Amino acid sequence: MFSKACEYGIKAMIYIAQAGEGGRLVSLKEIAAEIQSPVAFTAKILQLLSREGILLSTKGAFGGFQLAAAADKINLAEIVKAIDGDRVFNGCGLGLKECNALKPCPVHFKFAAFREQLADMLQTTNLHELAAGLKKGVSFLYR
Amino acid sequence: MFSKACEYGIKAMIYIAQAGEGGRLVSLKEIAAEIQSPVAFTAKILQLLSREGILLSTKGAFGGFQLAAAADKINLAEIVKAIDGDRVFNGCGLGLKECNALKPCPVHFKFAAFREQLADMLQTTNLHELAAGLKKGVSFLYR
DNA sequence: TTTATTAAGGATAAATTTGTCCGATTTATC
DNA sequence: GATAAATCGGACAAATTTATCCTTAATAAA
Repeated sequence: MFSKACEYGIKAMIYIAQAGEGGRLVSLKEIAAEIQSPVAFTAKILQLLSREGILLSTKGAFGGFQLAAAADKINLAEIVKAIDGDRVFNGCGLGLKECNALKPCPVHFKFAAFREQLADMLQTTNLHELAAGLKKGVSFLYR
Repeated sequence: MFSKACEYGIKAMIYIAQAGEGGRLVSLKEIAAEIQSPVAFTAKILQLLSREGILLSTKGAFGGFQLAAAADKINLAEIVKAIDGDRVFNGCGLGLKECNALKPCPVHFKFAAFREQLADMLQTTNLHELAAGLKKGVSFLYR
C-alpha cells in the first residue's frame, strides 16, 4: 500500500505529535527508537518532511523536530503525498500511464470508488486523533 | 497497491479470459504483446499462476495457456493472493508484524473498513465481466 | 572557546523487485 | 526422424528501494 519510507514517516509524525506537545523538540534518536526504525533512514525521511514544510527541524544540542502546524491540522494525506507522491491517489490499479473514465483499464471503475474512500479517510484523519490513541495506550507504533 | 508482477498477472488473466474463449490456447508471445509486458518476466508470472493451479499450460508447438476454470469462476482475489500473497488482505497499514483489534496500530480501525471493501471487491470481481468490457472495446489493457 | 549534541547531506552498500538470457524439454507437423 | 514452436527453469543483470556510513554545519552548555 505505502512504501516503507512512508510507513516510517507516518509513524514518526504520529509519535512527534504525541511526544512533542507543548513545543518540545523530539530528537531523531528518540523517534527512531520509539517507532523501531533504522536511524539513518529515518533521518532521510524526516529531512524530506522538513523540506516539504510539514515538519520543522532545529539543529544543534537539544535540537530536534516538531510539527509545522497543530496536530489536528495535519492529515495523513499530506504525509503520504509528501513521501509517496500522488500515486496512491491517482495511480491506475493496473499500472497504466493513462487510465481515466474515457479510456479506463478493466478495473478502473471497480477501483475508483474504493480509492475515493481511501483518499477521504486519509484526508479526514489527523495526527491529533491518532496521537490521542497512542497516549491512552489503546494503540501502538511497533510489534 | 499491487506489485508490478501482480499487475501483469491480472492483465494476462483478463486477456486470456478474453482471447481464450472456446478453449483456444493463448501463447506467451501473444499475451505479452497484448498487455505490453516484458516477455520473459511475464513467463515467470504465468509459470507461477500455473503452479498455483489457476492457469493451465501446454508445452510444444501450438501450445499456450488457458484458464483452469470458467472465467466467471475466477476472481481477482485469487490472482492477487497467488502473486502478492495475503499482504493486501491482512497486512498492517503501517507495516507492523502483529497488528489486530487487541493490539492495533494507530490507523488499524481506519484501515479495516476500507481493506474489507477492497477484499470484497476483489472477491466479487471475476474475469468474465472484466473480459467482457475488453471485448466490447470499453476498457483497455495498455497505454 | 571548547565540547557535546544534534540535524543535513553526500556517498555507498545491501536487499528486493523487475527484467533478461539461454539451454532443456515437450509437442505438432513435415 | 528432423524441425519448428512453445513452455520450463536456472542463472544472471538492471533498477529501485531500503539502509548505512561519514563528514559538515549548527547550537547550547560548560
